[in-house]
Amino acid sequence: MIKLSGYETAAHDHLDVTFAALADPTRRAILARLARGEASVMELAEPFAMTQPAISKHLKVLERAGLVSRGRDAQRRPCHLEARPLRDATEWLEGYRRFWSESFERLDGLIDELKSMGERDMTASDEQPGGRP
Amino acid sequence: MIKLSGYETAAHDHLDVTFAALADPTRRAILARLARGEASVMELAEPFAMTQPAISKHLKVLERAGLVSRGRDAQRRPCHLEARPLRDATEWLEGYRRFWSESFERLDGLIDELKSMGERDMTASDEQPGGRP
DNA sequence: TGGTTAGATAACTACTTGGGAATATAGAGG
DNA sequence: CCTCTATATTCCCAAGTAGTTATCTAACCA
Repeated sequence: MIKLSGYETAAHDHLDVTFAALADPTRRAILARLARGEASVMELAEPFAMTQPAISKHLKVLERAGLVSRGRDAQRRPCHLEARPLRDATEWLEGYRRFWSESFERLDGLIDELKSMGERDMTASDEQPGGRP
Repeated sequence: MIKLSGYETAAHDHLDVTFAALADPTRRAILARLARGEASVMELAEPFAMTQPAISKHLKVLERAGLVSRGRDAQRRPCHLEARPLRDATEWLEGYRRFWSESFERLDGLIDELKSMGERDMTASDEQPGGRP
């Protein structure tokens, strides 16, 4: 039997870098902050007991993962959230939904689930995106 | 201002280890295999150009992340998928759905989205869970 | 008992990562 | 020009990771 070396599908070969970027609490908090709108590096660094270069490094990781893009405003390099990789990651995870949701097969069950999803408490925690912009 | 050291919420403090576990293609492939049912370490190792100890290590990572649990069948230690952390990760990501889904606010849009989700092509790739059990 | 099979553990290497300190660059505004 | 501010880069270190080979343990089987 042929041993697999490249068993990644083209559709998902950036999941590595996406999930790796999401595996750090500082970076998830940065994303949560950016969900409330653009922010400069200084603004992003402010809540953390961490030096600015450390934040810059986290931003580079997020940038490589395509999760943030950056503009230019004089000396500032404002960051903003790019959700596309999050969508891809979510889609990958959705493939496993049936393993925790017994009603997955029933469409009305799905609809109920989605309704409650739409209603669910979005109260901001440091790890969750903030209120609607 | 108080610098945050523990900015993780209790609800999500295992996201670190979950996302880290998902950041490796071998481990995602193992999960996809386990989505089709229990498997022994040997069975899991077979498709990979990798030694058995390497697979054992990946399994330990997945086990620490709570993504697999293991039973005992004579010498075999069958693994099976534990989806709970996947659910938590998905829920965290769903908090960002509005950033890629313009129709997020409209419930009927959500329902449409979910319908197509239920119907969508689940053709097995190495990175996706297999067919319905 | 001994042998075989499944799996875990250990020891090692090469590479990456998250952090800090110090320094460098870039642009704004005297 | 010089200086201040925002950000990036470089160098260093400790720790973690992904893989290897070799060895150990545990359970079955003859």
